[in-house]
Amino acid sequence: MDNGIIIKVAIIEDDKDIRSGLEILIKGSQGFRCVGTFGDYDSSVANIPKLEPDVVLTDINLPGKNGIECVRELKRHLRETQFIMLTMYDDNELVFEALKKGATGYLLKRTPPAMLLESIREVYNGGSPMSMEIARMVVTSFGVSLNTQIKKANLTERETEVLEYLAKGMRYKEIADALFINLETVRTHLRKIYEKLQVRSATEAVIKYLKK
Amino acid sequence: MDNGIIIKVAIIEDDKDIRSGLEILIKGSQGFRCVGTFGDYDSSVANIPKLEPDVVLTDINLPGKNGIECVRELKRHLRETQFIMLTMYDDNELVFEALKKGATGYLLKRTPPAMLLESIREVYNGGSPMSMEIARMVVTSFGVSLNTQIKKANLTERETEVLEYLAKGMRYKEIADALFINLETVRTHLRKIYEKLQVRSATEAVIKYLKK
DNA sequence: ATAATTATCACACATTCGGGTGATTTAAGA
DNA sequence: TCTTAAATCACCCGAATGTGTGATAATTAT
Repeated sequence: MDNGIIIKVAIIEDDKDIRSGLEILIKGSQGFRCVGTFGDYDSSVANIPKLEPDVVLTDINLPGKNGIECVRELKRHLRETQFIMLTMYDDNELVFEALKKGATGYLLKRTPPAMLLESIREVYNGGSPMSMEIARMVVTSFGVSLNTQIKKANLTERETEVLEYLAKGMRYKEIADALFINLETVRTHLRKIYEKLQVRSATEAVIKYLKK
Repeated sequence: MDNGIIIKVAIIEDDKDIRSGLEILIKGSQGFRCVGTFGDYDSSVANIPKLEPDVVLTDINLPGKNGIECVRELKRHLRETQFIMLTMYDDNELVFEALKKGATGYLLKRTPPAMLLESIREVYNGGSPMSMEIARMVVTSFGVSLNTQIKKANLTERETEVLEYLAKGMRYKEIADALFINLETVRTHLRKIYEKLQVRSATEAVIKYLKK
């Protein structure tokens, strides 16, 4: 298992005890390096981008902003980084929320240390570790949530319309003319669309759209 | 792990070799009993309900009706039974289809025997085992990697390469870094590409590319 | 009735993109 | 050998795009 690769891990967790517990676990384990620990939203978004971790473990309940917002913000700077959400309960809403924002792993806090480490490796290697209960939840509510939440990404009617035009290869100005609205309005819509789709360019958005 | 519980497993798999391989694996493992093996849709739906297996392993590609229909039919008689789909590839469409029809597990055939057994226990205990690749797919929803090589136009090898990266949503700078060449070179290639494809933007080029 | 969402537009700023023109090196063809 | 194609890099410039912040009216939800 030790092939020389060291996975850089950052931790976001407001509970001091749990945080240092995780830190000790990571630091004491072969193949991992803890590049930083943080207790709130602000310090996380301020420092983590510089650290360029491979994997970020983040509590879902942070004081003020929650961990989900944290993921969304960090995702924008760290395109390659994978995120594992840690939560006390298998709360339905939060799970989907987090998955939408770009978290790829989702574990309950009572996950045993060994499995946690395994999960970090897994997410690093392209997997999506989930606690048994979480996985079941995702799978069972598939028929419902795939269509409502993830697949359509919550785009409003107008936003969908704009995206459709974009996917025809039209420029912002052309879309504005086609819809008889101002260029600024188109830009505002696109801003929301990119946010919802977790992308940062027209190209990326169209790619996601075409692979519906 | 051996707590006296024996999990009854049924197998649906058209390939004779794989089928007997699975049968031998189940029969030779503590805590499992193979209650029947079948090679097609008809014999499965005719016999499996009587056997009342706890878990059914089923190939997704069966002659005639596919494994998904099989699951749907059996589900109607076996409300408590869990289904694990086996597939050769992590085909996007089939995965979603199967999960919607009621399969709770989804594994690639190259899953190691030990993990397969573990997955059967997991699904029996309320989990949803998924191969790493499958889980990631479900979570990201459409992060499908189309390895399509649609060399349509008279693009040179290098140009095609650049276009492929562009179709992954990368920026010019990112492409330059990926190919270890200068940003200006990327721009030069893109200029030629747009000219050959008769388009005026990255978005349009990607649209053409993705639509084979 | 009040809060949240949606659609609309504005201003500002930095970055990226699309195009024009031109140069060098290397490999393959005529 | 001379020619052409391919790949590389450079400089310039204006247009388009991405992102932050903020505002207003209309609609919908709670």
